Amino acid sequence: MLELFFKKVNEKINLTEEEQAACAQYFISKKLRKKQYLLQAGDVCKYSAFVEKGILRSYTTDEKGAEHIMQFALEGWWIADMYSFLTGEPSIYNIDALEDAELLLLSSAAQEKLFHQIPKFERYFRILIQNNMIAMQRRLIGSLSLSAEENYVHLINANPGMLQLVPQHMIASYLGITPETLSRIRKQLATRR
Amino acid sequence: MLELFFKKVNEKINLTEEEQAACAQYFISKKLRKKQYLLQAGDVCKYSAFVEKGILRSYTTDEKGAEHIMQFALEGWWIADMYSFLTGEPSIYNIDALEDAELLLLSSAAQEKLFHQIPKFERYFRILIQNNMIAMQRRLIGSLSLSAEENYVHLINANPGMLQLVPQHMIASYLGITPETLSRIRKQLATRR
DNA sequence: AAGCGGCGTTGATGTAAGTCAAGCAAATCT
DNA sequence: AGATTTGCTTGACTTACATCAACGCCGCTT
Repeated sequence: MLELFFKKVNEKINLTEEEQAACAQYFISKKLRKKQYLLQAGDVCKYSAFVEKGILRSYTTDEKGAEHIMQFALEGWWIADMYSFLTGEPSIYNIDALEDAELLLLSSAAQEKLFHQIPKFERYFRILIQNNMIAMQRRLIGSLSLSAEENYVHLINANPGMLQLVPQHMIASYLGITPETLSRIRKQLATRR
Repeated sequence: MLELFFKKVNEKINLTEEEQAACAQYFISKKLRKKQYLLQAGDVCKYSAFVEKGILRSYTTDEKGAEHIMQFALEGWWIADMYSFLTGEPSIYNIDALEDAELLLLSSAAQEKLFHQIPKFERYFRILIQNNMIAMQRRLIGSLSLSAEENYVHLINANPGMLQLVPQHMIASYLGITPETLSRIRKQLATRR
């Protein structure tokens, strides 16, 4: 159940066998069906979720009903509304599954205990947050200064695989463009070689 | 020297007199002339800076020579490249002063000692980082989904005062639009009342 | 005081991306 | 299997913003 989790964690910090064994109690495993919500806007984000299998996304819906995807979480990634999770305020994001998924959930109480028992995990989560911050900064600068095509190419280069796993109109939403525009960009790129 | 600093800190956590007195040793005060760099791209960001007086900005310069402003720091705000600061990697950002400024600098070594002596500061900085994250998320969603005019209005509403303090072309750069477009937007808004 | 450079404005024109509408193929439901 | 929905594409047209160029206004310098 936690194979992928330990693989990813051990890329950043090194856990002993005992530490690994001690981890397990803190996580709740959960399966999600396609289109099922993990979090709905207005609710409090009670868990950080590690994706063992499947794909999730977080997004907001604006007044005009348009969805804006904040984040995808492929296998081996974390997803949550960190703000709501840490403060207990209601979230403005929805999180749902693009396909059937298996998750490991960590509540904030469990997280604190985990930090206390295995302090290395503080480091692990700090690294995750840092990486998240720089990714968001890059994305912001991209959206302010690059063309839709450039942003698309960067996304796909940084993340091949995604293209097969995520429907195209969601990639468009993530990039902040319409599905039509993305379709035309892809046509351009295809013929231009 | 640290009046504004304590005022801001005490909005989030409550320091006793003794704690305040103990703080002082960890900070280095520094004055910056208008246009002077606190950090140049390629260097490591050795300090987080609290702005006692003046205004700073962080920005990148792209291949075409255009500047993209990541953050402004008005009086009472913090500025740094958190990533470079925490990892020791060279920064991609420049940080400089828009006008003569007075800063309190905190090195990462000093920060650790401060956390150790007054653990409340961990909380304080965690709150800062959280607020920074949600601000960045909002800005990203804005830039993906709103018009230039809407983004401008939100910025000014969230931050009156800024308009008087920051040159208009830098606000344009922050919003990811040209100075000409911002000028036209402002004209629109002015005549439309 | 004269000269200069930076900043904001305005106009004319260009272009990337949005909108609306239609059509088709594949997936999903009954 | 037939019906319905969902996702992707394509075309015609519109729109928001960029680009280029010119001009006036201050605040510097000397």
